[in-house]
Amino acid sequence: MAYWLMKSEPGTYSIDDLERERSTGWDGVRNYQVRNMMRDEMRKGDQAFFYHSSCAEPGVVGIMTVRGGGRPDPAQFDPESPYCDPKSDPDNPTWLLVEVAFKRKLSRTITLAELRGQPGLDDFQLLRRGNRLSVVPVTPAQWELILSLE
DNA sequence: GCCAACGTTGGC
DNA sequence: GCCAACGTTGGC
Repeated sequence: MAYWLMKSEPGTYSIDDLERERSTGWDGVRNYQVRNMMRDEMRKGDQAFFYHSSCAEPGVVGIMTVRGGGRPDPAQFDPESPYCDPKSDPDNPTWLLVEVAFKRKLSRTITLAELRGQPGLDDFQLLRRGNRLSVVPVTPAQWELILSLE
């Protein structure tokens, strides 16, 4: 079982939205590296941190479970969607999503500021300069360390 | 709102 | 294949 961190802007989709819906298709990923990770590495039963980005207090806010591997993201074929991609071939869709389920909210936000400078997180991909991937892998040691801060 | 970092596009 | 221009992400 692998661990992940998945970013979402709370103004677009927050941990409260996921708690209400219990599960969702993690749509809108339009980055090839992330797509390949979803296709090749994310598996049912994996655990993921829910991370709020581009907001007043960026940080880890909850935990979810990966429900299923990549399937085509319907938004790429929806002309009304901001995620529509006219270049994607319906017979061979470019973009995938994974299904995720709500597990729990953290009792508090573990902020980005807190994660920075934390001994043991030197190699955490989220903290690397210029990192913009919306899904990043988390090692078991990093997972435990971050949870211990709660 | 600013800006650094990075990805994508498209001319050549 | 190179690279400049442009778009997006996301912290601050």
